[in-house]
Amino acid sequence: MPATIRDVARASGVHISTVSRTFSAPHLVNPETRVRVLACAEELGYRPNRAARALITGRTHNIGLIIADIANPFFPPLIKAAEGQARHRDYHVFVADTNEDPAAEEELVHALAKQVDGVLLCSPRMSNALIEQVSREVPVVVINRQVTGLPCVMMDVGQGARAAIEHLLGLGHRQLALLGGPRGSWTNQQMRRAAGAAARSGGAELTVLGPNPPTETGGSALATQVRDSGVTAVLAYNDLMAIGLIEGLDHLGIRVPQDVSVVGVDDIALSRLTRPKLTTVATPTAAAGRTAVDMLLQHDSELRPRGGGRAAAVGDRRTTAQVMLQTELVIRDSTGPLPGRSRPGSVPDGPGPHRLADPGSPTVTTGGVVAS
Amino acid sequence: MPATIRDVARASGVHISTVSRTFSAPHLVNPETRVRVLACAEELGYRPNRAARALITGRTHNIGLIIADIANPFFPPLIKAAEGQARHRDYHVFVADTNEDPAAEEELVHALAKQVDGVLLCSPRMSNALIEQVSREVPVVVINRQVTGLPCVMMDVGQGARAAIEHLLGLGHRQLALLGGPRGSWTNQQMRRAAGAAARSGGAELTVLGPNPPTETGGSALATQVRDSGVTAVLAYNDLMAIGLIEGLDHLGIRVPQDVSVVGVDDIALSRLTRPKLTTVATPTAAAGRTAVDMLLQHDSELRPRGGGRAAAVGDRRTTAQVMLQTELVIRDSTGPLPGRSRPGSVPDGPGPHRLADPGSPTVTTGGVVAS
DNA sequence: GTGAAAGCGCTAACAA
DNA sequence: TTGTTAGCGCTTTCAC
Repeated sequence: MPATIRDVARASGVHISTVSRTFSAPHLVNPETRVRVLACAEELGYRPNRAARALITGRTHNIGLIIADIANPFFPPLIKAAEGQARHRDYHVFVADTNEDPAAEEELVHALAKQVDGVLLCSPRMSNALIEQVSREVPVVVINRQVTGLPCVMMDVGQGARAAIEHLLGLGHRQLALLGGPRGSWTNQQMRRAAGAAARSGGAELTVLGPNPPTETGGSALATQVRDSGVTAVLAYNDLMAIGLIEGLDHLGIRVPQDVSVVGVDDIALSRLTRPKLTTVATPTAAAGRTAVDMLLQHDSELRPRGGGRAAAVGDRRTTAQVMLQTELVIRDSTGPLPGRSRPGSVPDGPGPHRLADPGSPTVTTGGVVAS
Repeated sequence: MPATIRDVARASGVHISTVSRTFSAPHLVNPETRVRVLACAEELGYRPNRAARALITGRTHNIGLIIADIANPFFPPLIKAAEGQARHRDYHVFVADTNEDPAAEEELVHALAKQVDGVLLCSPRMSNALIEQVSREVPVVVINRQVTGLPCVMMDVGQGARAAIEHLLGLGHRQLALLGGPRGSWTNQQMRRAAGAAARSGGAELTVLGPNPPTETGGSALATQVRDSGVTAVLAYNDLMAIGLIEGLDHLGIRVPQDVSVVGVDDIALSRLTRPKLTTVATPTAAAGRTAVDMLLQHDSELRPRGGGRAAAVGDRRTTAQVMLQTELVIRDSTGPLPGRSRPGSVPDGPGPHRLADPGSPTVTTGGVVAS
């Protein structure tokens, strides 16, 4: 049903290549011819077939965005930011959800590979080896993970975890727990390492519970374990788990922050809506989305070589940047002093959240050189 | 860099057509040849180029899912369900976000059109005329809207709104408000009509406020208007707005449900986490996603005719089903009796939510015949 | 069971 | 400025 370039050529009495030029290099065609062709195209409802075009140019003007779980409110802001940035550069974003499943992840990335000019791998759960293999098939930017030799956009959750632990230490807590996230999560490793170190140097004990599904349910399921462990403060892998935990504790009659303090990570919109409002490590998700798109499209024209060639391997790129984005601790109402120390009743709704780091996102860039 | 069919043919010493068959019609090729080809393909990391394949077969095995706002928690369950169902049928789903922008919507659907076998238009904001035009270019299933002549999956928010209003009437409320959603929303119309009728026949007054952005902010911005209007109960376009409104009222010192009752729509996960827990009209979003995929893929083999032909126009399909999915009112803690009537202090956490309709989702199907 | 050849819709040299 | 030609990677007749 859809009109092809040939239909338009026939209708406007020119050769198909002229029609082609009208769309892909308008300045090379006589204005009069152009309007005629355009008119016919309009009338026939002709639209260039992007897939066919891609077959030749090697450029689809699409980018793929692979997400572990669309239902996790952490991701939508990142998706939106990536889409906005891509749109500016005349690209479309196709989002695919892997359901936290490494196998689905691999399959989807392969399915997408040929239909996009590059892929953003967001919080990948697959192995580094697999990621490297994939990157040989299609240009990749990794988000929320460090893979040597590949462009990466990371958020400094290590620093965030440290700040959170220090905040809890400052409130007098010495028995701490960390609710781990999913297996294979880089963020998880970073948090664990940093939180462990911070607790140790503060003379506190840190119990690690996990791995767990990074969801509200994952958090609430841990409530009894948290109670039985005797800790007075908890750092959760993300806000969803923190909120779930608070719910779970509530059912057990344990109050937050009076009995137990809870800190999340991500600062999702929801964390401001729950009671108590959640103390959390804010991650610059929108900035991450934008940055990743920029990095992917940086070498725009080099992504694929001109005629006859093949897609450029990532190794062809001369430099591979790795960017670390700052996080910041946002103190709200889910953390309070160690029980039995000072008791001002409840935490005041106060002068608003304190932000320990600069707002905005001053980023630290580490340039690296890749052997070619 | 990626290996092509020719590389594999060369490596395994057969003609490219044999390689092609090995992948698309394995039974037509000698087992021994097959294993040899497969081995070479494996070694070279060959994967058939889906775009090139699509050019011939007319089938991409992708479906597009166009969403008004990925950040709206209403959509993720629908997306997930659609993806799951698609995966069963060996299809991939590409999600695109339009930011509630009709123009972006149109552009995206066209960008997707040629790269997918069909498009799910979810809560479209564009005009019916445009939708019909789009449906001439690519098979379409519309979700959350009724367009005559096109397959549609709807949720009976009219019935839901009626149930909500009747619930409020039963609690003694007579001054009601409806917080309208975005302009161009079909759901919005349905709710307005049904809520208006229900209020009228109950002898109540219904003030309509809107249109508004269907977000938390959109809801909280209406708090003063709600206060000044003197209503005692509110039905919001969706849960997000309801939650925002509750926050906004809270800032004004107005308590829910003691001073004002609030009902949402959608039953997003969040509505169980806020305090008070939200009374809301549950919509069967997952079922909608599954159903839409089924309807799109129903005529699977007819979607595009075999060799030489063009994509089948929607009109070619013999029947166009329109499905209406049931909704149900879930009563939680954000609704209570008219102030100054009975005062049991606060609403009991009670015996859990009451569900007024059957759970599950018995669906009403309306079959229609389309002129061809 | 396999090869040869045509062609999907389009772009990119090269001529004219 | 326009037409001609070749071909992107693949599938699909049709012979053999």
